[in-house]
Amino acid sequence: MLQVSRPTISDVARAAGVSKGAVSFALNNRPGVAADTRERILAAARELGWTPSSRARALSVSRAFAVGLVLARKPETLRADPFFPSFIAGVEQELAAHDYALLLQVVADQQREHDSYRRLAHGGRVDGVFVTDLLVDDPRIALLAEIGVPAVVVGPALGGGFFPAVGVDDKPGVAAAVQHLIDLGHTRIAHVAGPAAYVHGTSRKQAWAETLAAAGLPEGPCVETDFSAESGAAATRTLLDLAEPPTAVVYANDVMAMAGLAVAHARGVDVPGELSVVGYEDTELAAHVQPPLTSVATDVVAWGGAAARRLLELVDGREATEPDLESPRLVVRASTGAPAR
Amino acid sequence: MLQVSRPTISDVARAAGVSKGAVSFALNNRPGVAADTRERILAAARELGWTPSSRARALSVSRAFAVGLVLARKPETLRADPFFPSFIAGVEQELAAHDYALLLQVVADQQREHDSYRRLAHGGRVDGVFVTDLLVDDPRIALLAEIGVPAVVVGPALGGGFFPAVGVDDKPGVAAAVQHLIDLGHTRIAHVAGPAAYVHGTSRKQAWAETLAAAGLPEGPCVETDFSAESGAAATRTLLDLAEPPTAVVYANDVMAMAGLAVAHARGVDVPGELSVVGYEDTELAAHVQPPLTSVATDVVAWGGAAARRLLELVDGREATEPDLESPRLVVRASTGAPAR
DNA sequence: TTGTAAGCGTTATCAA
DNA sequence: TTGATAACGCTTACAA
Repeated sequence: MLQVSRPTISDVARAAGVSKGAVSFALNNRPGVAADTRERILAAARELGWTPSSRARALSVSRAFAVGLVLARKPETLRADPFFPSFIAGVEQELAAHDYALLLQVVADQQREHDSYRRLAHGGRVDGVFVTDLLVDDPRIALLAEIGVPAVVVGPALGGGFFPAVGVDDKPGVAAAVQHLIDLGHTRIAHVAGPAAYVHGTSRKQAWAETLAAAGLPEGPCVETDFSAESGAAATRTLLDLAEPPTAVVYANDVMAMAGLAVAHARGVDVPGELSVVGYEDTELAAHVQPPLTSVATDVVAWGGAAARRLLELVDGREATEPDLESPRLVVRASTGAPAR
Repeated sequence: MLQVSRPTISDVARAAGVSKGAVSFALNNRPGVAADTRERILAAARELGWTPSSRARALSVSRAFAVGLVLARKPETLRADPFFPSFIAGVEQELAAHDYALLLQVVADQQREHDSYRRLAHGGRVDGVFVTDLLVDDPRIALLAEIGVPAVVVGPALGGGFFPAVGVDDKPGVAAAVQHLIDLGHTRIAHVAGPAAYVHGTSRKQAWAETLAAAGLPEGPCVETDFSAESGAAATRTLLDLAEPPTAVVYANDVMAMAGLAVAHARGVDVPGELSVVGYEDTELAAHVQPPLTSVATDVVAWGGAAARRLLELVDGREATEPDLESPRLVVRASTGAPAR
């Protein structure tokens, strides 16, 4: 593993018979260096196998060329969530194009999350951060504003935020799901909701309630969960145990919907004959369970790309370009059907 | 967002009436600075809200204080894989304790992956890297050796590697699964394997074959897949269509096993009555499908921690401490039972 | 125990 | 169009 000391810009300058400044200019192809000199410099660089040191560059221009993503999740709940891998893939695509890197931190609780943001931004390791899993009245906003680090909230713009928000609004997707069930003839439509502390947890619930109200239907039963399969199964049992159980359930994610499917199956409740089931996320498995799961699909990769683009714009002080993210769309499969009469 | 310029070490030094060197020594609490002076310095730092610039530190000590993880996966296959979120959570725990950061890159293909490694290491953005999804005769090993960057292979030590390998061997888990089926009385045990190009794909297959051989049973049918639910479903159809279909199938991951469960269900094949099904990974959903899935569980978080520890040791030139990772264990649930006679 | 000064490898300023 | 030279903010010999 013989650490050969890498060539520096001075070595290249010497080899090309020019000054360091000239090398820097040639590399970042900026005007002020003759074409043939530039060529000679680049050749020397290639020859020596020189790559500029990002550390030196970072210090010199006071930039980290990296942005941060802090996930405050327990490993168990993180691994069941297909959102982040896709989101990160989208983020990376955009960052790579600008030679930016993604610094990822996974922390156990909110206290550590705050410490993480503080260390990252304050120590100058990142030029900006993403804020995901936005809470209702999220304390991180004030924290980041105080630190003075550019940030982008990953979620729908709900108006009046201190930081720009980039993301897909859940509401149309949930609304489409509920409307689909209404169109099929359902009148008792339940919701298995995510944690009310999260903005997306509550917004999905709201969309469900509003769509029912708009159709003049009574608000069906709603059970709050923690997004886990376990809690989805429990919620399903609770609903099926009601004196008047729902004929359809809209779940806040696919994992819970699949667990619900299994509960129904175990109890001999036919899906969709006796119970229609809708998920959210359209995970890969959704199309491959029995019956295939109707779900709401979002282009999370594009979302990640848009969020990263906005963050880089913010860091660079550039104007915001309008992200064009398509609305979530309902993917209808066999888990939904007309209610039995 | 008023970027207030942060205080520097000189500001602190001035405020405390000492030299920059003294501040540095006090901060990294090293001997050679009187207790009361140290106290005064730290107080001044606190007062000014000073945090050392990691950029300057990185340049000064020629270290990035970060390690890299490059994932060459398509977003679709990445999001279905619960391994990485858990692994990263484990890695992070260890890194955070040493004030190291994780640089994550997600790239689309192998070419870009190589470029990524090169840029990361050569530009000095990271002090070491993880190599995951090891291929049979993986070209990255030579690449990283040439670059001269410390690396840790994430996977079982298969002997004679250039870089240390840290990870859990799949074999005992698969062997336990096959043995479990043999004990139940199965004699036609199939395998739905992962891609043969991957080391873990082939090693799971080998374990299956060897366990059958050891029991004096014929090698059942084996179908190679790409780890996706889609391919798992297709493989299951292929197996069930055989003139003499297997009575049990060991899948290389849970997602495929669950898709297999659905195929069986759709065809009216009773599980476990007519077909026993075993997954690998023990995802959260495994316990909540119908019937609950027998699967092989690994402590991936601990694995991530061990890999990170080894990488930091390598970076620091410290001796390797022996990681104690527990072997994968078979979690028996209702998807496996005695074969019909 | 403390202060001084020389790096680390870039970019940026300013004469030439 | 070029080439010195000074930052950038820290660590670390080396002197005092």
